[in-house]
Amino acid sequence: MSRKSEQREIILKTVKSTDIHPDADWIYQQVKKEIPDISLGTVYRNLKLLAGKGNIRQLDIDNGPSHFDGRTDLHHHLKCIKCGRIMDIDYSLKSEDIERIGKENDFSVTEYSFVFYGICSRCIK
Amino acid sequence: MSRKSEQREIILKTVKSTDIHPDADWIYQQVKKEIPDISLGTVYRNLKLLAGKGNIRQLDIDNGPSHFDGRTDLHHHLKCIKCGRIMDIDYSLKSEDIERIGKENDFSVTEYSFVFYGICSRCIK
DNA sequence: GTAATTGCAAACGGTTTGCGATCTC
DNA sequence: GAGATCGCAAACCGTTTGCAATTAC
Repeated sequence: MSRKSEQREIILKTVKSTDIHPDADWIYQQVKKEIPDISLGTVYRNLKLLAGKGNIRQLDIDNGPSHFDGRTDLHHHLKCIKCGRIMDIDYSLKSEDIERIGKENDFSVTEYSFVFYGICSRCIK
Repeated sequence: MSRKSEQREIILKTVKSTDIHPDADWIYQQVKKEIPDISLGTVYRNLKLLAGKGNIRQLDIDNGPSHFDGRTDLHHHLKCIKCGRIMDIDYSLKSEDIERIGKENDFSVTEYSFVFYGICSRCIK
């Protein structure tokens, strides 16, 4: 199965160490400081593997590159339309609401992902 | 500003005519039936222009190509994780909830987009 | 020793863009 | 006739993949 590699460990540590929801290239730049000859392909391969195992989450908000989230518990996101910053939000629906939404639409809901757009506190000033 | 063109009119009509949330290539194939020598570039250019004007909406759910939505009123989406189908859902939050979420996070919410994942009625059988 | 993982570079898919020709106003 | 739009093709960007060498177990 999945062996251990220094590359993967440092990639995981890097994603977990920040809440800025970085993209692959940012992670690549960070990891390069510790492993100068790591390749971007390795970063992509490991991000995919880690997301598949549930160690990190992949966020696809709008177009552009995917972002990665070290938090894997149920939460959602705010995105500032001015600066592009993505922030965590601890909002969730009541399970009875989820159930009702499923029933009303003849759909079995297993997950949900909310994105709120607007202006963040830094940009509003 | 923006002049009228047959290409743009037919692209708009095509997006409005369906609820399957097609991607650019599907729209291209449809429009080609009416304008055989239209180019894919023209389709992309017009989809972007129409989305910018608010005549259609661009959906970026997961990775992969953008999807386009002829509905521009407030609504959200269900995505079947088996067949990939994207469906409309007429769910919305109470404005007091939106306001509370904004206050709690020091963020001025202007829009929000929800995606529910799960199994659709066709796939559950 | 076997198979997972790597760095490298080429390829991929979706989208954008520069161009000269053609339309719309 | 000015400038928006077109078709075409090349370029772009984020991501994936084939390969031979290396590493973990």
